Amino acid sequence: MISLVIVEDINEIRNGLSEFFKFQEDILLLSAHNSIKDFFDNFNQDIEPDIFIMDIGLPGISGIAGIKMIKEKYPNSDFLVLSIYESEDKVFDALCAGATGYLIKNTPLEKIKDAVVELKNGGAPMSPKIARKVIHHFSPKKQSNLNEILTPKEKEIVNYLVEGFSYKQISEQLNNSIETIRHHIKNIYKKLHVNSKTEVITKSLKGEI
Amino acid sequence: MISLVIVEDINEIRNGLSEFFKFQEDILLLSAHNSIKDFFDNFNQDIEPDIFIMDIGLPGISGIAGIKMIKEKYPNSDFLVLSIYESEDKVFDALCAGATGYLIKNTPLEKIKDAVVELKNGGAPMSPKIARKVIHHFSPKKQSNLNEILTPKEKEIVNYLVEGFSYKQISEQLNNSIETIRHHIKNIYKKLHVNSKTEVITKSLKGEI
DNA sequence: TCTACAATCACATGAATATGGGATATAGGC
DNA sequence: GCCTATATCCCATATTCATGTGATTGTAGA
Repeated sequence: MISLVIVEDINEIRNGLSEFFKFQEDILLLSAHNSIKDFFDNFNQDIEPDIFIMDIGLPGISGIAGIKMIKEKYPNSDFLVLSIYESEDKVFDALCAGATGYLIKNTPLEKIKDAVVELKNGGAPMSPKIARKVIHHFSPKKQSNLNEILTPKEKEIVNYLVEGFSYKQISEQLNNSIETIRHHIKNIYKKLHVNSKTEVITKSLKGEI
Repeated sequence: MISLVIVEDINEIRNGLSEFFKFQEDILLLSAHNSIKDFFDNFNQDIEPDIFIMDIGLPGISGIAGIKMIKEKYPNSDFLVLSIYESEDKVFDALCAGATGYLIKNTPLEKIKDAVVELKNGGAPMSPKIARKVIHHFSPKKQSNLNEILTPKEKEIVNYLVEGFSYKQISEQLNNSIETIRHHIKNIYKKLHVNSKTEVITKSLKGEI
């Protein structure tokens, strides 16, 4: 029996979900709310809900902030986002807030039910387009031509910079003069169009090199 | 009609997949191979396959390296990994190599077929456990206690450092003396047990702050 | 032979960073 | 009142970084 809370501001959708889920025999619908505030004001039950179906675009406190707030009170609850938003920004905001599922709002009720069950069973249900955006986060970057213009030596030095080595330390590692290191670093800055170690490091850690 | 290539070293599985897919009427099975080398030696068709079903643990060239190599020749092909490996390392290696789907090897044939279709339609099919590991990559980190020991001012200064601001520039932004900025940075280093700007920046970009 | 690139090294200079010492003010707790 | 924490500011010094200038050697290709 999966205990479920719904937070959705559009009446038709919230009522449609409520009517549907209160007749599912493996689901216990605890309550439905039109805002995060309404949830905190009116949810008085002494159990930690298994799953929240959560909209993002809520009045007052957003669904993103709401996930964070609710998760502080109920750290074991899972959040299935049901949203019109398909943009990578929103998707990642929700995931970074702690959501473990994300469906687009036109998903049929039966499939939402399937997602709730999958979520409870340890999966991470996502609409196909959403899954694709999530995967895209890991795909090889196109701008790795930056990496192609650096010589092997220059790449090695970038790696040492990222690890926090000073010029002197790098020179000791590579058995070169510190002047050589400076020379290489100058070339790296020129090729990458940057002017500081920090810029090289952030580019590297962001996967742009 | 989805054009499909299978690369799988275990005979029973490869033959099972082949027998199954050659009778699917919306799938055109182009060929099946037991290694990446076999694919490159024996795939002579003049079309770019839509989808590869790819094992990771192949003899000789691994499936991961194979994805990269094949993707250079066929940049538009999609890769559905079918693997016994469930570890985050392997999953992310595959995704970073360019895979856009990942199923565990005990997935029933019908569901593999569904995944192929979903992949062709722009989704990113994943076994539930795999999706969960992928999502987990985005979840809030537990070690943010480092972030809790910094004062709001110190966090603000960390953000400026990450953005590449010099002490002088930060002092101008905050309307403080540069001495104030140095003082705060000294405290930040002490709290984070580091000795350089680089260490602060890498900790921040790695999500440890 | 010439050019381009990569790698090595040097010198000089100014700016930026890191660290040690110090001071004052405010707020809260004991 | 004392202590701690936070924030502001100062001084001094040494180290590191960034940039400009210059040089040499080796390799590859036209």
